[in-house]
Amino acid sequence: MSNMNDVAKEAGVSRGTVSNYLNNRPVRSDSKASIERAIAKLNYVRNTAARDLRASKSTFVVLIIPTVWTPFFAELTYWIQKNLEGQGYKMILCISNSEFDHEREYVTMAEEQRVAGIITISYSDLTQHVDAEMPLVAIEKEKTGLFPLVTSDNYAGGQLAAEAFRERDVTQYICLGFDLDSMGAMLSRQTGFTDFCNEQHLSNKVYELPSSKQGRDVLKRAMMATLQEIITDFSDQKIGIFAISDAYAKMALTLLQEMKIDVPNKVQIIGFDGGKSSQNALPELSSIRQPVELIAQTATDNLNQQIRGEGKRHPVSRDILPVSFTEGMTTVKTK
Amino acid sequence: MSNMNDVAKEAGVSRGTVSNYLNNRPVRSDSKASIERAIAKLNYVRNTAARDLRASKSTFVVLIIPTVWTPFFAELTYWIQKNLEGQGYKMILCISNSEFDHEREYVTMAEEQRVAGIITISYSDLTQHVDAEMPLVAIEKEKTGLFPLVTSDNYAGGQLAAEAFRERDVTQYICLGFDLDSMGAMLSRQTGFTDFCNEQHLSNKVYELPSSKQGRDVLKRAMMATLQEIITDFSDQKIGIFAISDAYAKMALTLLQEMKIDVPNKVQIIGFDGGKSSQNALPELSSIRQPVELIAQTATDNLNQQIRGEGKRHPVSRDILPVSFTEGMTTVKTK
DNA sequence: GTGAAAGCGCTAACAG
DNA sequence: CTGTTAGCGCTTTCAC
Repeated sequence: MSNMNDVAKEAGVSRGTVSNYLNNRPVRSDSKASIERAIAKLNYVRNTAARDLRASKSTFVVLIIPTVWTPFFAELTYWIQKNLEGQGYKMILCISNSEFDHEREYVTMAEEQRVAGIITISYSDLTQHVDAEMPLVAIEKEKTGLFPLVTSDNYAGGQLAAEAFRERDVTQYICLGFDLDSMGAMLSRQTGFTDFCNEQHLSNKVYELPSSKQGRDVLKRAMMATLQEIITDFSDQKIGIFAISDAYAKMALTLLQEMKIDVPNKVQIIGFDGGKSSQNALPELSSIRQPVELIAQTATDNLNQQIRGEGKRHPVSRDILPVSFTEGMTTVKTK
Repeated sequence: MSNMNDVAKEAGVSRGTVSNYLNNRPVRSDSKASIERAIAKLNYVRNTAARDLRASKSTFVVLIIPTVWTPFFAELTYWIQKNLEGQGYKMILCISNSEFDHEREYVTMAEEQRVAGIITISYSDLTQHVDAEMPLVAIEKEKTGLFPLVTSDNYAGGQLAAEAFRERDVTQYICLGFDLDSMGAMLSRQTGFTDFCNEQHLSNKVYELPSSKQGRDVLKRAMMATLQEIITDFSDQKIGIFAISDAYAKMALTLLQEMKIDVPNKVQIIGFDGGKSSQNALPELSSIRQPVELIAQTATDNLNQQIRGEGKRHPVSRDILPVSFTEGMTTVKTK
């Protein structure tokens, strides 16, 4: 593979001139012509790795994400990639499975590679292990306070769900879910929901389910038992189930349909997570939708500013983005 | 950020010795000790970008994929990432939306970055624009014959679906779908299905739907109309619908349920695509499952061999991987 | 074993 | 405008 020296020689000019040409700096038109000829002849393509080394900069950003299999993370990955690309970065995708050791290895890799920055979605205190000089933004959780955080307003989302149920004449409020992986966020959702219920004196109850890590069958069985309990205990009520994630919501819906329960007239369901891909799948769940695109944009913008040296630290930013309620087929229409 | 010179100076040895130490080459134990002290003191981390430039190699692989939002692509992305990581590569994720210009830009980027190799899932003839020296493997489609191809056996998948229906006493065979994006693969599925039916003298009919690019509502309406037509035309038959993708299958299922059609007793459905995440979502579709993990592994192994210079070109390999039928809730159980 | 020197491919500073 | 030079941070001979 030919390099700048070959081009310079072939064109009969010096390497510096070729460099100038490639970087759109003024070059006499005859040298320009011969350089172009040489490039075409030799099939030259510039080596950006060398360029970046020389400039001591990098155009890589590392994204560390638990998984890419769920709608929310898939969509988030998509938008982050698109934004970074728009800003001139290339994205190195690192899938952690939420394993701490794995996450740490990725951080090491990022530092060894001298990447421009890191975006993490980690539920452990990963950021403690990151050099303070490294531009980084955390999504969903960041406890150390050392790095900027972007998250959606999980608490408000819980409230919103409860409020939506109240407008739909629900008499028994249920919160369903639990997930160790992202405890903080999940807990906020739950608290938002129950706080609203309690403030408004609405009868509510929380049911915890096993972590999805224990396998689908365990979860499914537990969910089934829970639903049956709910149905019999509150047989004379209009039930509203707020599931802590769309995955739970969808599973609950399917099981209720198998049980021949009338959704949404007897039981209404609201999920949490969103992202268009879960929306696309029929039947459409009513759900609290996170502003995925906005999360991605906020995160990438912030990161870009850090890289550019425009600070954005001190005080470290905490962006809490608004969620919204999207009406699907699992809640009744309000007049 | 400190470099090897700083470490050498601090440790009172030469740069070469530090390099030897870092690469596990024999070093006298007292220099070793002082180097370690220096590294710790200066917080030194090696710069792999510089290392790779010097060695004229790269540890990056580019993955160009249409999207990451569907179960199949999400799972594929996951496994490719994991395999590449296991082989010591970092993966640059490029999401093309199946846009040709976009794909080409990614290829240029890859060549400028001097990446070790490229994995593409492209439905245009992208590979014509790739330097023949660049290690590359195509997934699903590669027409030029210049680069290795890994794909699942779409034709056999169609046959398999028809065969499954026959075992389940279906009397009217329907093939549902159409997608410009991945025409080749989709067509093979359809042909496999209809060929089997025709060979076995089974009454069959193909319905084409608008591309999903035209939006969900258009598709949904068309699907609804088609299903109604099918139901009335074949009201006295046991119908088997083979949908060309799980997305179509799921949509068909939902609509049929809305229409109060008995699935699977009146109408049975088999989808195509697979990947555990679509399996995870209840209700479970009966489906032709692609060996996603195997596709990923075959592709990454092949790429790795190319990079290592073990050829694997001439003749260029064509790996056609076996699909399988997975029983879900949308077909009747056989005795 | 270790130091000195050359060089991966490029950019930037500076004379001319 | 262009050639020369130095050097990004590392590895790799090759003497000693």
